[in-house]
Amino acid sequence: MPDEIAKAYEPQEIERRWAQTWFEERLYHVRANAPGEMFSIALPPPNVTGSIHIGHMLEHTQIDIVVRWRRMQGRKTLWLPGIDHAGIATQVVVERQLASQGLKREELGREEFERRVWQWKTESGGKIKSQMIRLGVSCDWMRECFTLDPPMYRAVMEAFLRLYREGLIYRGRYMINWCPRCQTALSDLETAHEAREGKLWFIRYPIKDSEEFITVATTRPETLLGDTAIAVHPQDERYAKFAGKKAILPLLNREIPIIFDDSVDREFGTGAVKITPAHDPADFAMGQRHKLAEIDVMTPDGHISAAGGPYAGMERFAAREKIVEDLRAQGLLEKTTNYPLSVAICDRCKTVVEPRLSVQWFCKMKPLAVPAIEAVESGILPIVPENQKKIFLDWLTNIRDWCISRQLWWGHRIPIWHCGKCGAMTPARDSRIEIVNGHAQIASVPEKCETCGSKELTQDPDVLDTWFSSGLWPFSTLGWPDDTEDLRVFYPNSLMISGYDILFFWDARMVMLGLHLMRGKRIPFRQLYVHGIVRDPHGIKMSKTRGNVVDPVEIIEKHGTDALRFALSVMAAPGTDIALSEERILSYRAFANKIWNAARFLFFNLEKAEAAGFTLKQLAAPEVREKAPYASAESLPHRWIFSRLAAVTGQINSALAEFRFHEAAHVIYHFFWGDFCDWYIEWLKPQIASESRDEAVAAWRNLFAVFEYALRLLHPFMPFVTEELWQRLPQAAGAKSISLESFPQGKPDWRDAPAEQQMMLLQEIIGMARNIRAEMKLDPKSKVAAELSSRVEAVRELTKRNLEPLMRLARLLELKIQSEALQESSDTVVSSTAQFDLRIAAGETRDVQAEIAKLKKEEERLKKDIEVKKMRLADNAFRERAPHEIVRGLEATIAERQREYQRIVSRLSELS
RNA sequence: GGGCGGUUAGCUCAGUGGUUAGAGCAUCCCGCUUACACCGGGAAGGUCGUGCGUUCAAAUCGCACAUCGCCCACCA
Repeated sequence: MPDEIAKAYEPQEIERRWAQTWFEERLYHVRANAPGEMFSIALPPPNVTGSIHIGHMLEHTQIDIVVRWRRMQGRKTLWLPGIDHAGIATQVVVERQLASQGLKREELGREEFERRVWQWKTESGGKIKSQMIRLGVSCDWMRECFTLDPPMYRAVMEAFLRLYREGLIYRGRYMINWCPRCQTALSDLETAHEAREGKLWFIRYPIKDSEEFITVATTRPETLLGDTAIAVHPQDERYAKFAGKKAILPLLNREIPIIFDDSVDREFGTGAVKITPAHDPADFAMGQRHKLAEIDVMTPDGHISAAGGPYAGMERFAAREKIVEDLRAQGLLEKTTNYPLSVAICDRCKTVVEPRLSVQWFCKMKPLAVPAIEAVESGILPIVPENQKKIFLDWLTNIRDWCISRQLWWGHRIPIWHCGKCGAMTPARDSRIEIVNGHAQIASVPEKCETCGSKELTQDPDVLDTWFSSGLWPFSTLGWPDDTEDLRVFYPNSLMISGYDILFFWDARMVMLGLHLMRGKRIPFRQLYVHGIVRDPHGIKMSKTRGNVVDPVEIIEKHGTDALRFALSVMAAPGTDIALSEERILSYRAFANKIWNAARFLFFNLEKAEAAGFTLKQLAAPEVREKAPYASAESLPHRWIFSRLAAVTGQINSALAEFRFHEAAHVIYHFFWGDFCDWYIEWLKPQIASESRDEAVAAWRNLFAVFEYALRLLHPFMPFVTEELWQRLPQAAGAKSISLESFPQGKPDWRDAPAEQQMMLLQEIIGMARNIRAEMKLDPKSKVAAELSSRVEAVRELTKRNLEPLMRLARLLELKIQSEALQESSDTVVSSTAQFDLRIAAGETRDVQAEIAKLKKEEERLKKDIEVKKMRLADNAFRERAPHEIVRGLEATIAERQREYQRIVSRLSELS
């Protein structure tokens, strides 16, 4: 097996192979009746139209880390994957495709259009799934869901019908956001606001039977066509004289009343406002109060309607220009000023949204929001990070009813029938569905009108907002409304991980709908972790128009999934966005390579060991690793590495429990690269080739044990390279994958504070020697003589016992150990700490001037430092109020600094 | 208008009361020491946005300001 281990880690082939294996062997399928404590999480379903982008990658990485970690901890772990039908997005894609053939959906008819969308879904909708498989996400593909599949369609029908019967879903004529391009209603959330430079037009409305005008200010002059009043504040004496008067609507010459309403802001514009109840939410409310007519002057596609008289048929913005022009021509345009606007635009297509009066379906939110607020406030549903909690609660507290109907054909059709005779509505009898042309459709169509008995029924043409079905995701995917075993076992989900960008769209609605619909009013998940978004290397949001999007698939092909995953995790501090750069990914690709090469070292040298009569099994079989650590004659490095291992394991486990992915990744990175590779392996190099069989065997066994243990710690972060290497180690019969092995818990009895302290001291000595060598520019090839002096016997003993590694790693010719202080001379350099002095023969090469400069700088720094600290110590308040150990610590530090200072002063005097 | 977050090394970011503030990359010097040049060794680099306060002690807590960004919002 060591035969063909490549020199550099090449992830592509290896990743493809393992991704395929994990998928094909259904490694992450879990049965509800399996034993053990469960852990469940649902994948936020990506849009069927999408392909993997970097945001998915971050989310999937974080979920996969948690899921692999929990699974390795022995939990019965379910990660349930699925795809969202993405109403508007998908419909737009197919409509575009049709348009390229010169077709419109209206020409095809609803049934044929739906067939075409399904066809598109079958052909192109699988992309994201295959990409996810390639990324190695460890979800249970046997349970994959699609929001329009029969079981989920039924869940949506059931939820709708229940809420409808309870009166929480209602139909009515209200002001909604209308996208003239998508030609559908949108919820408030689906509109974004964009700051734009707009204008304020001051328009004169002549007063009937008078020479006077009343001037109003507006940002949307075209809505003038639908004006049915002018409003002023009742206490505004400027306009009191117009009481009972009528104004003449310019251009159309319609008489409209002048009304008085408290809601008018006297300070704004002229203090008089034109009222267009059919095209503005505030005006609509005022229209209701004053029983004003509602004149809809716009067509669904954003043109002026017949009600617009001479302007009928004009595009809305062209009409605006024409109207302004005509007003100016008639002398009715008093003035125009610049005015910054916040324009509502369609989240999906960026078209300016029209507020429009229209009959739509709504869901009452207040009653649903109250329990959700309680769940979060009481801590039953913790939200991490904490600051998202306030945002979540604020939104729920100020929630408004949700417009859930969409004038689309792709989605869950509203199960309500309208009577052609009496106009009453009749719901489907129940949520049962049937399969027509291979797809779900409501089955229990009502036979006659509930109200008048007429059989003249037609189903409501609208479909539901995609987010309505997504809101049921945590239970619709588990078989609800049936009382399935899956639902009993895996609901509530243990956790939800999603981005803050869909906190309201999705998370809040899942919480509300889960609490309302599930038996026992149970929350959909026990914990909500909200992650940030991935930005470009300069922290700027990625967008296609900016051209700064990175394609994760490209990165993966270039540097490997593990490298990208690790970069994302090490940067994923809770509550922060990520500025991702290729350099950063490269450095974690280097980390994967480092892991690979550590393995290469073990396997490569094992060949030599095998020649000496060892076998891999003797040294690295699971039952051998199990018994580690193995002590040897000089056991310090072993005691140390296992102590570090225990510490690091504890840190990783607690960091992961709190979603501090960056901390966990950081810890394992430095353990592996620093402790294991730079120190442990280097330290043991002579031992593994030792003449002493016992010493060699112990070293080998510990090396393999630590290595395999580290692979398991690393596996959630870097699943591929760890799987590949783990498979090359001897494993128990039937062991299939590292991902099914146990995650280390950390053995408290491995902790060994003295070993860590001693090792730290030795590292310090080596570091100091290396420092002197480098500073003095000593030839790296030549070894030099050194002396170490310490008044502490334990230090002298320690160095004596570890003479070989000390001399080797510091490249010393010899190391004399003594207790008397060391003097500096013209051809030596001394450096010291509180515990020891180290003198190295620097020979001719030393640069005395540079050394003096450096010492002076150091002297200055110490002098200042000691001064500050002494003052601090002299402060009575400090001595009295600070904890004892802080005071004592400060005293010790001052003493130490003073010794260092003395040393430097005397060295300076020696040198000059 | 309301709310939230950032401002720490050249860049991108961690750190969130305690003694000499960290990482990755970039920079400089030295090294192809037979696991790894995707490497090894060393170094340099920061008055932690500004001001005031709380505290024995502040990058860390509070207030104000500056500045950048995000979210929410029916200011015509």
